[in-house]
Amino acid sequence: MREIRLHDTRSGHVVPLKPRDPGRVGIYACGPTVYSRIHIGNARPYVVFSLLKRFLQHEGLQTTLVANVTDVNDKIYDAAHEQGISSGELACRMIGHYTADTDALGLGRPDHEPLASQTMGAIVAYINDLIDSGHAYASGGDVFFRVRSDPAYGSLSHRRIDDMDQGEGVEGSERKEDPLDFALWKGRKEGEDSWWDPASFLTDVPEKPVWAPGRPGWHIECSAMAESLLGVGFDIHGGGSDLVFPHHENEAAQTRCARGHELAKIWMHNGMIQLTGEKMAKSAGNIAPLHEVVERWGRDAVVMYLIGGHYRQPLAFSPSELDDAERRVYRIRDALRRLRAGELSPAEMTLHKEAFFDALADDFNTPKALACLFEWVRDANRRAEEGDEAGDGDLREMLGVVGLGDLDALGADDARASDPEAYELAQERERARQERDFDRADALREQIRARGWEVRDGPDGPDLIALVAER
RNA sequence: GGCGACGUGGCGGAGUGGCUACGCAGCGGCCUGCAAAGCCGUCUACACCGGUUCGAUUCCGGUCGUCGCCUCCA
Repeated sequence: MREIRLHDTRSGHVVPLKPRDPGRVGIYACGPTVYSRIHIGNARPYVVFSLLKRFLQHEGLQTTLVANVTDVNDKIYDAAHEQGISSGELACRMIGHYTADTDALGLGRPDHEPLASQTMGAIVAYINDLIDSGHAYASGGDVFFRVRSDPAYGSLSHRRIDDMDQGEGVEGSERKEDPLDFALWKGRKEGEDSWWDPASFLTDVPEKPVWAPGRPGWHIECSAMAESLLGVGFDIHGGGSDLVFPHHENEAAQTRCARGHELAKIWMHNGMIQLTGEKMAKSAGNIAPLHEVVERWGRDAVVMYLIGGHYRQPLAFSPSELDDAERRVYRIRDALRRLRAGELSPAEMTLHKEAFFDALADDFNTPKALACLFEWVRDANRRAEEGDEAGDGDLREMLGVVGLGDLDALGADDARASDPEAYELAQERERARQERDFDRADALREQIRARGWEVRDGPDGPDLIALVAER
């Protein structure tokens, strides 16, 4: 079996994946905060970790993927207030969109998709544990984490406490012992329409909690959701690189202090999608909504686009990049029609496939793997040219792991059935060709093209291939 | 200002101390009635300046530039 190596943000190195439980891997990937529809940037971690799971399973590791949904958060209160609806309703609506938008990627669902609002008991208990162990304190109805009580604080994001901005002027700062402390719990404020009472969850605690009804902070939600489903010390914790600090730093600190263990062994972070050189962010208003991108280019092109760059690097976004991805998909589908479906590939071509999986094992290098896949394709095309059609087994195996296993061979949807008129025109054109009436044949080809089909004359007569949509 | 990352050919994007990444686009050729697709070839690539080295795009130092984070943005 291959040694699988992944980049770990904490150590700063590519390290071997050594599962906590032999043969089993647990992944927790931070999902979206549901206050609006997600954009292509939000789709990146979803795709990266879904595909990583596929690869690990291909390598014989039983893999559990948890992708949470943050449905209790300041941004949701704000956005709901603006829209004049309740925060619960907004979150519910956006969860529906999120599910539909990611379903459209055709990669299946994560194994678990916990909601903060449904993990409240674990969250409250967690906070209580942190108070009991002296790492947190209640103040004015809020609860804060005592950052300086964790000697390892900053070790994930490689920051020294004393270098940090002191958070002056931030809401709640007058209730903090130290400006660095962050909220584990926020007492309900005027206008907030959903809240929870900690006392209702701490029924076995003798005294009433000294903190007020309200809602949890973002970081503790994730610590609690991750631990409830994967336990502490699970294998991979992932998310966007913009979450390294403070979100993941704080998650790590909470778990370390409450449990005496690291939350995760490897911290993986994906780079940002960039629009015109800048990070795509809702706050910047430079968004490409996922559902629009998928609708325009199709999920195949979107997945191809995302695996075209290494997950850790920033990736440029523009319509022409998606067009480019669409052409790559087209090349593969074109190759597929020259292959024998469902048959094993020649042994001499296996080295490309091995290189493909080796690239994935080396810090999930999808662009390098893709290069290997295209070398396989060229090799196969070369053979087809010599009349030696290869089996598609290797190619299907590679495609399956990167979420493109369902690609159809080009021309598979027979024009004869889907567009009989185009088929008729093609027959007519072939007769004209036989009569060497090439002007007429060319005119007919234009007519067929106008119907969305490309005519390819081969040794066995013409084929009709659906055109890539013109833009 | 602090921390981190990065600057590769028209575009995207891997990688390496000396050997074609790969894809898209362009150009030439083979094939074709002409095309398309495919195949073959091709296109002044490694920000700049020093250093280490037989040799650096790859290592080290500096300069310039870009990006991310710095309390809740994937």
